[in-house]
Amino acid sequence: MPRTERHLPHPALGDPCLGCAARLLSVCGALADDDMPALARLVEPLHLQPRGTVIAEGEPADHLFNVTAGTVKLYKLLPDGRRQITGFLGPGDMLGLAAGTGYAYSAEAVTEAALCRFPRLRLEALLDEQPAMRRRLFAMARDELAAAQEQMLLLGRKTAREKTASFLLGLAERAARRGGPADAVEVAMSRADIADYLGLTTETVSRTLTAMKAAGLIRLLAGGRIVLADRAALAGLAQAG
Amino acid sequence: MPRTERHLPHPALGDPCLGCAARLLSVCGALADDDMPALARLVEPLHLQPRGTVIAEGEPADHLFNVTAGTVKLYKLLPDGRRQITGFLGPGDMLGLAAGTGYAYSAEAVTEAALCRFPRLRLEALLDEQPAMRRRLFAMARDELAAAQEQMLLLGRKTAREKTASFLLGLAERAARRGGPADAVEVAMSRADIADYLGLTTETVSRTLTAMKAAGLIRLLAGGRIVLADRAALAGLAQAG
DNA sequence: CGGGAAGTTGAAGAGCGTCAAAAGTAGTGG
DNA sequence: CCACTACTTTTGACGCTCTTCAACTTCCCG
Repeated sequence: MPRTERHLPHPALGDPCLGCAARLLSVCGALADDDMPALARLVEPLHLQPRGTVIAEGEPADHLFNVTAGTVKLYKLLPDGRRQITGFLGPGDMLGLAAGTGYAYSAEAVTEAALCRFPRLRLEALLDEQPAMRRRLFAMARDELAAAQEQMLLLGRKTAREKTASFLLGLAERAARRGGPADAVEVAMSRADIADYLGLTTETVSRTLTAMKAAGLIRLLAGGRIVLADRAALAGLAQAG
Repeated sequence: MPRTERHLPHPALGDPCLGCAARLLSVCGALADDDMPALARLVEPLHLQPRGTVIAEGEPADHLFNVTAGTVKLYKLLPDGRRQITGFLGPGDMLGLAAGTGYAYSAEAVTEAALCRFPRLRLEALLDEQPAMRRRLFAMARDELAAAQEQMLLLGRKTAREKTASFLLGLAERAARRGGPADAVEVAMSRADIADYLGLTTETVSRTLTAMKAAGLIRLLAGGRIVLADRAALAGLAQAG
């Protein structure tokens, strides 16, 4: 972990939410400045090291979380240990939505990460007073659902190369939406995480990336950075071969 | 199509929603009887034959739909025609939720089906007056999201046998929730639909079912009915080999 | 500089897909 | 009522993609 990331931005005492870097990306952006104190009273900041656990599948779903910094992965396990990562979350993303009695998945920090924790019941009460916030939360669930359906298409019907190309383009798109560079993506997760996200093995991910590098589509840099050298070709790969 | 199913229950003139068979299963159940007329004014009934199109991916998402009878499938396509079915809907299920600019998926009737169509904007207005309805809609989206994640686990990490066993058990569970028999499921969809739902081919689905039949786990009846002869064994298969 | 994890590369094999054909089922019209 | 046709499902043989198992290399972090 680089020394410069030691202190991540997360709610501080006093006026936690107003200065939150992730505020506008998240549900919190639906509230006016005047209403922020009501939100701030509910919030409990959480700071996790890599591999730190946020929630475990099946636990009582008493809280909702909002990622403010870093990357978090959501995953489900089979009894024999096979794992499917259902999503990677970044600043502004919510987790804990999909829940009946207990959480539908486990969540764990990929990088050092900061989150805000909301007691579900108290947040529900706030949502009843703040329709805009409920609408925003609903819209986020809607987007997550659309992303899940896209991922089902990937898992069920795409080849390893298509999956990998889609993954890289998805990473780049997310980074761009958060204001980062568009053609050099930061790959924070391990090959094993990528494999479990794409329904492949680490070996296949590695081989596929190597082949793409050999074909001049990407460049693999140190520190897990990947340059998308030929976006058009990758986009072609992502959908048809 | 059997003669007895010629006339499916769907909203008639006068008091369409009050007598709707799917009402309590759906968002509409969140409204009191007195508020039903407000809902009924928005509603437009839709009656589809098998293979009839409800929506097409990318179309402007102007409407929300509620299935009242029959089975509807949701799917996404790749340019070369590969298809992933993301879900099968029955009475009470909503569709048209996942939408940015346009619909995120296409939807088509599997059996003869009846739906209610709501203009999105006018329904949104009603939701603002009826918080209970918005909560219900949100809960439905939440459940759909949990189901999507379960399906990602299936698509990414389960074998053909596990997928097929999970599918049969899922069908039985749905049927039971709607009050049907628990161990003889009505399989309304074709092998091709099942394959596109499980990320397999029709041949593999057929072979797997045949093998299960040979192993005494299921019995294949006429008219697409399947008897789950050994539920415990199927449940074992569904999660671990 | 050293130890351990993460990543890459190689060889062999399995599971599922592809292609092809037969068997079963349903709808149509004489 | 039954033959004809078209589609769906099943069954078979073969091949390919991806997994599995294993060894080697690189990258961190102490």
